[in-house]
Amino acid sequence: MRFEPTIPIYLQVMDEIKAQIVSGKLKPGQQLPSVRELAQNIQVNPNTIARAYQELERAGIVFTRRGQGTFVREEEKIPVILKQEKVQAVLSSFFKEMASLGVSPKEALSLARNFSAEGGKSSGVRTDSRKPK
Amino acid sequence: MRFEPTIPIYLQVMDEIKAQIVSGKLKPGQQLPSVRELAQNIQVNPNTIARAYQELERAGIVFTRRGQGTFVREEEKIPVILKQEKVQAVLSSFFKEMASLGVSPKEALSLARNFSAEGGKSSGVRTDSRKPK
DNA sequence: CCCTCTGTATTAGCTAACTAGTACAATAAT
DNA sequence: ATTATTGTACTAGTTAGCTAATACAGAGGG
Repeated sequence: MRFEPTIPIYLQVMDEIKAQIVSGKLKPGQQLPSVRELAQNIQVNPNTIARAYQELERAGIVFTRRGQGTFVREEEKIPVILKQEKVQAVLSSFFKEMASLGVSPKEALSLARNFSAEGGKSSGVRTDSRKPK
Repeated sequence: MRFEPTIPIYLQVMDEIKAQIVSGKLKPGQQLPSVRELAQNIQVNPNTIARAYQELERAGIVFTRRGQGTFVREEEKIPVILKQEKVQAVLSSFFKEMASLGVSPKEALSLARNFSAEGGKSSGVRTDSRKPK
């Protein structure tokens, strides 16, 4: 596992595990590698992995039993939880980017309504549809 | 001016000034209060205001002349078209990302209304949920 | 019990971000 | 030139967040 130096390791670990759950490499009920094992694998302190597992538990994605291990939760709620999380992130960044352009949330909503009503036409202005930032 | 203790002061100052520009309290070409004056008003260090002004300049919202002051940029000099393009890009990418999560435009709008009504607090990325001592 | 697996708590050190104190530098009016 | 205004540079101290080193604690098999 290679790390982006600007992003906290425990967050990257979380993302990796989420990705494995979504892709099916980690199935509901399955045990995650122990904090020490995974820590050894990626050459990092066990506490950093523990932190990632704790946050994942807090997010409702895994559960932990002391002395036994950490496991992916059984419920199919998990995809829902993950989806909601991403949706929230998209919403947050949308309003944040709009705000950075001097557009108030109210205006942003109005623009979004127009945009969606017009089927995404860009009112004559050439649009660069690449993902910003 | 009251400050949210969890948000850097210079960011709150920036937001306040943007709001004043949008509302017309600060007009194009008009001079902003000096760093010392505003610092005195809100009981904060001049450098903190300077930081806010620098970031606003970097964002193309104001310009600064040393020894003279900081001013709101004239409308003609503000890259309005570029701003429009960016707004369109943000809108487009918003709906595209939502679609990739299986969220229809209609649902996206509804979620956005909700999100903005609730203040969008779930954007907190810096989370430390560990128990304090 | 003893050993070894699991997660957890405690503590410390490092770094980046923010803010303040102070001194410097440019502009313009006198 | 002097003076009063403006923004800026430099330095230091505080804080929050991340990671590591180490020791503690629960579960289960010999």
